[in-house]
Amino acid sequence: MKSPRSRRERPSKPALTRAGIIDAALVILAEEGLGKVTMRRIAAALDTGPASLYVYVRDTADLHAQILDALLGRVDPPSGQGSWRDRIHEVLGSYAVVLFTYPEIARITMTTHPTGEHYFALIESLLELLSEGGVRDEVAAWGIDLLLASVTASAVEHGDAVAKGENGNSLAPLADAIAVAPQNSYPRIVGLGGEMLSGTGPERFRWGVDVLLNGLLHTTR
Amino acid sequence: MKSPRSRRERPSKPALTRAGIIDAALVILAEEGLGKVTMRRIAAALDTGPASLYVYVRDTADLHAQILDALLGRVDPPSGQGSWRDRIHEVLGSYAVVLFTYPEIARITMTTHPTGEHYFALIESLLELLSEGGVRDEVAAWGIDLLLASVTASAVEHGDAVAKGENGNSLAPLADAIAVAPQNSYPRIVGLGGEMLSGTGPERFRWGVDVLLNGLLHTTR
DNA sequence: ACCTGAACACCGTTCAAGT
DNA sequence: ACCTGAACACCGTTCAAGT
Repeated sequence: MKSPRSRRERPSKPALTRAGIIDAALVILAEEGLGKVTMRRIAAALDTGPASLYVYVRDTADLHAQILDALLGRVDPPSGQGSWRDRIHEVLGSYAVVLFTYPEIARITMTTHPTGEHYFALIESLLELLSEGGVRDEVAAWGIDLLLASVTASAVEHGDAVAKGENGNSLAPLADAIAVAPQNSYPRIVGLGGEMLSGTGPERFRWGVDVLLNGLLHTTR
Repeated sequence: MKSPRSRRERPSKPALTRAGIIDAALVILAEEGLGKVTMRRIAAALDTGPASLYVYVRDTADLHAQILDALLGRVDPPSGQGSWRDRIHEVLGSYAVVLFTYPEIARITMTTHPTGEHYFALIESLLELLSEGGVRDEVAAWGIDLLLASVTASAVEHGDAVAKGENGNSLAPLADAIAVAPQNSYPRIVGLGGEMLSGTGPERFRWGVDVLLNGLLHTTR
């Protein structure tokens, strides 16, 4: 039953490398959430002390940036099928899947501007597709930011619920508040309450992308 | 030189109330940033121990929500002058000032859906103005989210620089990365690099609102 | 009901010392 | 250069005891 491969029983200590650290971090992230992804926790998983990590990671912000970069590698490139708009939905959808799965990472994305290779590839694809769709260059240059921020915001807001299979209950506190809102002070909120809370996260996300694309097609600089 | 008003030398211990706690938190926030707004730090400012705060505050998330609510009280109502579009810019601009001043709070806004009175007033105004502008009700109901998320994202991304009077240098890391980006892999990014980094935070924010408004006028549900 | 001191179970980061 | 133990300076939160 024992592996005959090596004289060493088994390497209980995986080699301490940048990649190993990020791998360990990703496991903890997936299993216990970002709150548990601490230097001490990662070090413990790697059977060492927290000080050892500082050879490969400058500080917590750097750790987060590296985790983000690793996750961005899971975004699919566009397939080349369908209209430019379909392909934008495809690319942003793939980006959204990553962020919806790790909403806590989406939050980091807002602060830590990712600058890795995969992020560049994503932007390049989008610029290409917008140009194909007839969006002027200067408009696309600023529009990208809007598009990506919208995906991120959507993931931060609705991601938790989707990740937990909660069909969008993250809006529950808002729903409660709307139900309680005094009718005479906020007639429109009360009247549109149902509409405001309707739709699933992904549904609204997709619609939001269309609004943005239509806006870009109808706005100059 | 000494105040003759009261027998008590001076009330070195301000009364321990919910309002007092939030006030103390806001002072620390303004002077030292959100990172220093901790239970222990607030308690120290109020001359007591951290445990005492838990009568008024459930936990850190609740503390943040209460700080957010207090800041939302500083958003101006619309003046009633100008076109519906001008007034939307006015209301969102006022909201943006608060968030740009406290970008760390803007980050909280993404997670903690505010449900206070001032937030409702803001939404009610926006629904009214959109309706006046001819945006259909169901479109407005979902559009509000897009509009507010856009302001928040803008504040999170560009707020730090504006707050510190740094004329938009928060994009510096991206600029460096673009300069280093290999030309043959990312021709569009290199070509549009200057455009992508142009404009100040508020400029781009205002433009983004216009894109969104135009998109809402050209999208159905 | 409100307030407190003390404790529990954690953090990030640094640094001198080892290999 | 890499790795480590130990320490420093913090955290949030709970709880029994006081008023």
